Amino acid sequence: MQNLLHNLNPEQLAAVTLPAQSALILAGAGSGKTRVLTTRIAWLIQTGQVSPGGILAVTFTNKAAKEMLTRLSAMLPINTRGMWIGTFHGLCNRLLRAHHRDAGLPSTFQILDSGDQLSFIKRLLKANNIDDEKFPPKTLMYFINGAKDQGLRAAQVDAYDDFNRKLVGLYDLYDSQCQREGVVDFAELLLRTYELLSRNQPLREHYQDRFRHILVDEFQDTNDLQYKWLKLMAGEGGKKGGAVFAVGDDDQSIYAFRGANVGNMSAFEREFQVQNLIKLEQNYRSHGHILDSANVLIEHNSKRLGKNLRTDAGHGEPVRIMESSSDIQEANWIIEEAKNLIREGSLRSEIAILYRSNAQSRVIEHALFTANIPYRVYGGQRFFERAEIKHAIAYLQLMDNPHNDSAFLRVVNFPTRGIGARSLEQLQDVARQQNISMYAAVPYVAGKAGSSLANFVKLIEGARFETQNLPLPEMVKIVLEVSCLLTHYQTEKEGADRIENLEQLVSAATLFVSEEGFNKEAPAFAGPASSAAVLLDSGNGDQIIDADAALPTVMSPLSAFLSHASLEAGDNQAQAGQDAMQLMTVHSAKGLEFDAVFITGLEEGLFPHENSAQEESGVEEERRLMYVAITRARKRLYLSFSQTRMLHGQTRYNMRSRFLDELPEESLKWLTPRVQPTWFGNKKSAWDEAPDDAANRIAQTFKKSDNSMSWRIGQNVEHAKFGEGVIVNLNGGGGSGSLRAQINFGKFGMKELDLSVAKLEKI
DNA sequence: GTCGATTATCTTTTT
DNA sequence: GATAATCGAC
Repeated sequence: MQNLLHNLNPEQLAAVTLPAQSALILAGAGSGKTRVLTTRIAWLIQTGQVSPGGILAVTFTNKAAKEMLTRLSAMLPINTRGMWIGTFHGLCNRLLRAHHRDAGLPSTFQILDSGDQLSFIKRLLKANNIDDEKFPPKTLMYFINGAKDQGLRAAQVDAYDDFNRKLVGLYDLYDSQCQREGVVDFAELLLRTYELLSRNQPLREHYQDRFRHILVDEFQDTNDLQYKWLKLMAGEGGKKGGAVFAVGDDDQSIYAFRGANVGNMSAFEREFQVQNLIKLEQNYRSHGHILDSANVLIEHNSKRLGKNLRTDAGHGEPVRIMESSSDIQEANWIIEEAKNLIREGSLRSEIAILYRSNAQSRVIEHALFTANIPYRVYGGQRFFERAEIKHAIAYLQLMDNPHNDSAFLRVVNFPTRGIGARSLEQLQDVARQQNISMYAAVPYVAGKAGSSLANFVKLIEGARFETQNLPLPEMVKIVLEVSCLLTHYQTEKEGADRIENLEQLVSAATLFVSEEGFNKEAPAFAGPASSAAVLLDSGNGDQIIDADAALPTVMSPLSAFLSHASLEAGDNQAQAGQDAMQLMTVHSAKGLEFDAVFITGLEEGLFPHENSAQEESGVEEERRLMYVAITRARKRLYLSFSQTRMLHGQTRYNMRSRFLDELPEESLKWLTPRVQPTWFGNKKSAWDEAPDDAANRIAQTFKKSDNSMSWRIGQNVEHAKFGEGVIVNLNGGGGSGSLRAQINFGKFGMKELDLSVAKLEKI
C-alpha cells in the first residue's frame, strides 16, 4: 500500500485517503487529477473498504474511462473487466440492457448517434407535413436534447407561446416514434435510466446499496440530468447510498453549449453537505511562463471558484507568439518550427497542433503532407461514421431490430435494387396507418414494388437465419457478402478504400469480441462482488438479474457491438505505432499533454468563435477553452494568428484574438512585431518596426511584396468612432469616382466607408 | 426508377 | 469547400 500512496503530495494524499463521505476535489489542470481518482479507487479496494463491485466511477469520454481502467490494472492485481467504470452513456446502456423490460424497451433497442437523430427528425417532420422552414430539424433537435438534458419529458416542458407549444408537441411525437422503432438517442439513455430508478424502488435501493463509492471525473461538465442521476444513485445526498467523490475544475468547463452546468459544483457542495473540499493547485505539467499565462488569462473571467496553479518547474521558455499574413503561411511556419523541434530531438508525438474548429485542420494537413511529416488527426470523421460502415451497420441493425426505420431507409435501396422514392412513400403511408414499422408494413404493399420490397425482407431474414449461430465476425463477413456491399464497392472506381474499411469492420468485430469477453465461456467478472450477481425482485414479480457482470450476461454480441458502434465512434485512422504529430481541436485535447503545443487561429471570430461572442458567458467559455489549450503544454507553447484565412470558401480578414492581449507581457516573446492595441497609441505598421533581429528576419520573410498601394485589403486601420478595424474589400476608385472600403471593425461590425471622407489612420 | 449534375446550405466544440 | 438536397435527362 505504501507503494500506492508513494509520491503523492500532501493535498493529493489527503484527497486519496478521505473518509467515506462526499467530497469535492478542485483539481487544476495538470495537478494529477486522474492519478488521484485511480489511486483513490485502488486505495479503497486495497484497504478492504469496498469490493471492486461496490465502485461506480463515471467519466465523460471513453478515452478517460479506458485510461482509468488501464492505470487501475497496473496498480492492483485484479481483473477490471466488469467493474462499473465507464461513461455516463455506457453505464446507462448496460443498466438498460439488463433491465430493459422494466425500462419499457425491447432487448435489442438501438442507439441513435447525433447524425441518426437528425435524419430521424427530418423524417418525422416530413411524415407529419411540418414545414421545415418554420421548424428547422436542428432547432427541434436542440430543443429535444435540451429538454432531456434537464430531465424533462414533453409533458413537463413549459411552453410559453405557439411556437414552443408546437415544439413540445413534436418532442412528444418524436418520443413515441422512437419507442415504436425501438431506438433511443444519447440523452434518452440517461433519462430512461433515471426514470427507471426513480420509479422502481427495489431496483433503486439495490444499486444505492451496492455502490458504496461513486466517483465522478470532470464534474464541471455534468448537466442537470446527470447531476440528478448521481443524486439518485447516491440516495438523498449520499445519506442512503454511497459517498460521492467528485473531481472537477470550473476553469475547464467547456461544454456549457451542450447543457453542462458548472453550477452543479456549488449545488453539490451544498446538497451533499460537503465537508471535504480539497484544492489541487500544484501543477506538474507546465513550466512557469506557460502556467502564468494561463493563470493571468483566466482571471479575466468573473465567475470562478478561485484557484491558482503553481509550479516548481521554473519559468522555462517564454510563450512565443507569431503573426502570419495568411493561413497557408501560418501552416508553413508551424512546420518549419516543428522541424526544428524534431531536429533538436523532440518526438513528433510530443508536438501538438491545436485549433478551435475542425475545418482549420485542412490547411495544416496539406502542409504536413507536402512536407512529408507523419501526422495524426483526432476527431473529424471517425470510423463508425463513414458511409460504408454506416451502411453495413444498418444491415446488422435490421437483423437485430427490424423496426428501426432509419436503418431500413438507409439500406433498403443501397446498393440499388429498384426500390425508389415512390414505393417508399407508399410503404411509409401504410406503416403510418397501421402504426407499424416500415419493415413490418412490407407484406401490405402489392405489385412490383411489393415484390422488390419482399425480396429485401427475405434478404434480411435469410442473413439472420444463416448467421444466428455464428460468431460475430463471421456474421459481419456474411452480411457484407449477402448485402452486395462488397460487390457494389468493387465495381466503383473509388471503392478500394471503402472495401478496406469494410474489412476493418470485421477486424473491429473480432477485436470487440475478445475485448469484451464474448468468446469466453463464463462472464469475465471476477472479484468478491461477483457473488452479488443475485437475482432480485424487480417489483413487478419478475426475477431479474443484476446488471452486475460483464456485458455478455446482459446482451447478445450483436446488440453489444451495435451499441459499441454508436457510443464509441472509434478512432478515425489507426496508424498506431507511428511517431506522428498530433492534430486536434482544443476540445478533444482536454486531458492530454504535450511537450510542445501550437495553438493556431487565435483570431477574433474564430477563437473566440463568433457564435459565442454574443453573450459574456459565451466569451467566458471561450476563455476557459483557451485556458485548457494553454495548459496542455509542458515546455514550449506557440500562439499563432493570421491576418487572412480561407473560410467557407472565401477569404476572411480577422483581427487578432483578444486573448492574446490578456496574457502577461513578461511571459511572452513576440516573434513578429507586436502591433499595440490602438489605445496604447502605437500606430506603426507591424512590418515597419524592428524590435529585434530574429523578429526582423521573420518579418522580412513574410513581408508582402506589393506595398505600393496606399490602401490594400487586409490593411489595419483605426477610426475615431469604431476603433480598430481591417479592410476587407475595396471598390470604386480606378481613376474616377470615390474609393470605398468595407471595413470589419470587430465589435462594431462591418462598415462601408468612403475613403476620401472617412478619417482613417493606418496602423 | 436511375443516374449524373447542379444548386443550396452550412459549417464549434461531442457522448 | 464539402456535402446534402434537388433537378433534369435518360
